Amino acid sequence: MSKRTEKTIVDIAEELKLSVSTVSRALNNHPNISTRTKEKVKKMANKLGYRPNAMAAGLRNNKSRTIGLVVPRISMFFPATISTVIQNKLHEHGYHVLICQSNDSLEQEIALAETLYSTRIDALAVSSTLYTTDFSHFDIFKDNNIPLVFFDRVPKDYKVKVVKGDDYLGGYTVTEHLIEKGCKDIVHISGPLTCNLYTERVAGYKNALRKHKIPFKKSRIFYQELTKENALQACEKIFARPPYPDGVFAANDTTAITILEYCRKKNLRVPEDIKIVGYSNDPRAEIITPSITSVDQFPAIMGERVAKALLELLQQPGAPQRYSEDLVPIQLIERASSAAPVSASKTTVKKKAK
Amino acid sequence: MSKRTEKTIVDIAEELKLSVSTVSRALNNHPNISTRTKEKVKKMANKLGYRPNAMAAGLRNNKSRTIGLVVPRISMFFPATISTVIQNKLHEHGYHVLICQSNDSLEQEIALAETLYSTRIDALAVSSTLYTTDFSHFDIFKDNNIPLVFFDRVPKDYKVKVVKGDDYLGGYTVTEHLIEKGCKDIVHISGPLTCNLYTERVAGYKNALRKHKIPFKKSRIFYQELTKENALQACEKIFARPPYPDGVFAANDTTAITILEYCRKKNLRVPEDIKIVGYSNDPRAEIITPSITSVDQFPAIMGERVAKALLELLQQPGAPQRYSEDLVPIQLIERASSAAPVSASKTTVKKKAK
DNA sequence: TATATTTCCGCAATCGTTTGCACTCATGCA
DNA sequence: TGCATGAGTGCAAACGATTGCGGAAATATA
Repeated sequence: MSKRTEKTIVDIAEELKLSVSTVSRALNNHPNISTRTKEKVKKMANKLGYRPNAMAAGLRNNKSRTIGLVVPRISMFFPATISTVIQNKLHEHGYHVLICQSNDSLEQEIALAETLYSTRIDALAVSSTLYTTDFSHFDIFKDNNIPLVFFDRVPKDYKVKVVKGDDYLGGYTVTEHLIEKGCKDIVHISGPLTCNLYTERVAGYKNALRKHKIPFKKSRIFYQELTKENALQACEKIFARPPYPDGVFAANDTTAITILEYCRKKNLRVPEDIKIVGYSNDPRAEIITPSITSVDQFPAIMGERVAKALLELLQQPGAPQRYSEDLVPIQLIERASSAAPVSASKTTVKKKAK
Repeated sequence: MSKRTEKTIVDIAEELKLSVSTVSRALNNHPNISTRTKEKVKKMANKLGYRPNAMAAGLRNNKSRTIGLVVPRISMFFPATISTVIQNKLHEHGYHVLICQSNDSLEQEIALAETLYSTRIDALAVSSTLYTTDFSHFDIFKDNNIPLVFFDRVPKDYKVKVVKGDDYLGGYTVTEHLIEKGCKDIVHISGPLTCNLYTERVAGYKNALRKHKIPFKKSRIFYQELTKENALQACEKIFARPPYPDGVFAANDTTAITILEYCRKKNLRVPEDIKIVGYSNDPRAEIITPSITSVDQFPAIMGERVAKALLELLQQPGAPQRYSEDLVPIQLIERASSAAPVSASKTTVKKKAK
């Protein structure tokens, strides 16, 4: 019974004694249809409560007006913000967005690629798993010339459009910032090197050290998934015995926050005894006391650019997809956790924290 | 040319000298097909790189295996967490999720309902706009017996499944908590009353006051969209002149945080001079100093229940949809911002804040 | 051997739209 | 009056899968 209430263009055609083609064309504002007919058709469509069936149209046109979005998870600040922007932007252009989470599981990511292909999405944007080094499960899209763009966690040597933050510069900037604030022994908590963006931050970290003639020590760098638990474990090692580092560059803010709290508990003063810098400028970084210096990656801008890239590719079907890199700028947001050592520190910090 | 690489079941059938029906059935594990044939078909499907076309199947079956999700925005902690859970859970059952944002605009919500219907989603979950009081734009779904469940921001008197937090209890609990901690003049910053959940929290607030014989004052309650800007404006009014309140019940944590920071700037001590409680248990509430007492609404549980409700409805097609309310419990998370006034307050607070 | 039963498979219609092509009218012009 | 023109419309074939029904082959039963 719910079946029979679904009106189709056939119903409209019968009601109006017109052919379905005319109705279809009228609804799509085809130029060959007279204004009078168009009006009649649209009025009747309204009257009957007609709703187009996107699947039927999609089948015929071989396009779904839906684009896929694969992110590790949408509950994290950074991907969530990007997803928001992408979704809103594409919606403005009449596209739906299927947001999917890989939960940082390569297996899930592969399955997702497969099923998203089945829905015949018109384009795909993905920020990959931490552990994706082989991207061949996305080949189907490339081979069939379906627009594909990667962002944030992007592949190397894979012929696609890429939108990413300037991670090398980020790593360099943070490290140099800590050095300029007086740090001489800087720990870096990095994500796993399977993810290129961490490789680049590490490169930035190392180069900044080198430039300032600070020796790089293997024992001062950690590669791990950037969870709270892992951060705590790293802390246990770092602070097992002196000498303690005087600076920490954490590759995300969750890690930075965890370390800050750990230091607090250990009665290490931040920033007097040890300075901490995070990454991504999570809202929590600004709020905690002392507030944490972090790197803004401008997720909104990144989202805009991803959406723009997708739309451009959608407008030139058949255009060969090749590697091209769109670098989104970063900006160091200086806060209390890495402030210079002043005597009247306590109040100064408070003020800056504001 | 990308067209011609798209293999269909027809290709498989030709290759194997079988009929398309057999191929279709084989791929769908129909019992009437011999195991041998099924294996042959699947092998060939693999060999040809066949990928099912979900749109074609959907058109024929009149189902898309896609469910719609409409939330105000996915970048906010609470809806983001719920969306994550719903998406993951439904994906386990082979459903895609179209996540859409209304951006708290009724107009966008209405448009969304329309276009989501066009894609023939199999079910719809929505957390409505702050300003949605008329829900008739969702009638199409009800009329066509498409599973519809609301969560968090839910309608009243609209015959659908509803999953919501216990907002009355939340409002009551927070207020009573503040009273028990010694507050006698409690401000409540509420969301707009067009949204039922705020109405209920207000009711809880009022009833707690009444029970404890504290007079309710109209001047002590604010109805506004719960943004940072609005919170600041409210502060300006509240602290324009004494007497200052000794307790604030903010209906979200963004507001609570803003007020806390405002008080800090005004040199009002929290919790000694004024106690603050937020709502939703945003991650920031735990991290700020002093940490903010808040109400956990268990978004993960809510997400689970929404997903469960959707799946149940999907499994009994044609079942009449009627109002039914699933109340997710809430829990007050006591933190430093509302701690009892102790003499050695400073250290106590720190400890609790941990 | 003849008949009844399974088992397995094919035919063809169907889902709702879109679109190339052909066709019918008016109308304009010579 | 005859003919080209062009605007407006209709026919029918797709798009790729599913499925009720009927039938052939293989097997069991008498």
